[in-house]
Amino acid sequence: MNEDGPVAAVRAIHEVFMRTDAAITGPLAEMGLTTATAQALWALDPDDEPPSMKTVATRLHCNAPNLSFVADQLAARGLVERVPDPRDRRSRALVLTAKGEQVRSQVMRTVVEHSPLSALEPDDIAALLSILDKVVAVTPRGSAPTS
Amino acid sequence: MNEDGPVAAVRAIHEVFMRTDAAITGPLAEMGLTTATAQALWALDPDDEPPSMKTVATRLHCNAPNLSFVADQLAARGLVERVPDPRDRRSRALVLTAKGEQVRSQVMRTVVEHSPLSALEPDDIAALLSILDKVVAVTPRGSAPTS
DNA sequence: GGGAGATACTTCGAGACTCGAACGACTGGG
DNA sequence: CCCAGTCGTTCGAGTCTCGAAGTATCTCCC
Repeated sequence: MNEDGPVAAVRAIHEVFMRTDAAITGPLAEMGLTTATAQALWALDPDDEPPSMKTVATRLHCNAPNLSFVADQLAARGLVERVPDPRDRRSRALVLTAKGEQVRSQVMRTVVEHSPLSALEPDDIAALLSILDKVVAVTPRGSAPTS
Repeated sequence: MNEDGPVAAVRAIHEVFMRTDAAITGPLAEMGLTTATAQALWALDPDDEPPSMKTVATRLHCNAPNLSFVADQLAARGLVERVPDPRDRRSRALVLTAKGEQVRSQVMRTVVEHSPLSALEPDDIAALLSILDKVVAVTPRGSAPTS
């Protein structure tokens, strides 16, 4: 290899992400979603406690106004609802609707299907995952859904 | 693991990318660059033949008008020059200036430094790279610089 | 040679995403 | 009660991205 390892690794991650993004833009548009809305939808795990806006914003590495904007679009499509938190009435939890839950799993299916990662063997997927988990473990952020 | 392998892998790639992006936005801004301009700069390998606009657009998975826009900004900062191709006068090659070459290596250094991947051991970097190379090899796109 | 069609790039206008600043609502501690 | 801090929203601006249209040039085939 004629390249610095870390540099190549950063580049490779970037490339895989860009390819995935390019490949899913079309299919997502057919469901009335964009990359931003799909990301937010993905971040809402129906099996977990509905997270507050702030929690989701942290997960998505974006700020509060941005998440408000994205949540508006999801709500307008009937995919999420803002539920006031009785424990803290400043806070609102983002809850998936039935339709939202269904669209979310459709999104995950579509994204995985179009991702170049799906060309890998299960062994490679497992190895990849084990390495990336180390990375994510080091700098914990608003921990994200796992399913 | 309570999660489908490919789903988790796609998510992990996404998470690493988002963290990297969030971490480098500040440092890049200090150099007068944005994510978009830094990506374009990264895609120009000074050791290779200067690529045409179209070639770079393909590398970046964006379209011609977008690259025109980004190239304008790089040119305005004195980092690249548009050099007419004598073989095809429709085409213009993007050539790094001396300053551009210097800023490019500074960008790569900064990005790697701030990437969560830099927390990995060299062995893990190598393993990661070997897996991701398989992915990229399957669906070749405008092949990118390697250094 | 000459014309038709394709290609490379640019410009223009619109849309989507992101952010900082400012605001109202609420909480918790003095 | 008061005050500082937090959560969410709205507003305005900036950036990125794209499709449509236009110009210049190339290629191919008659």
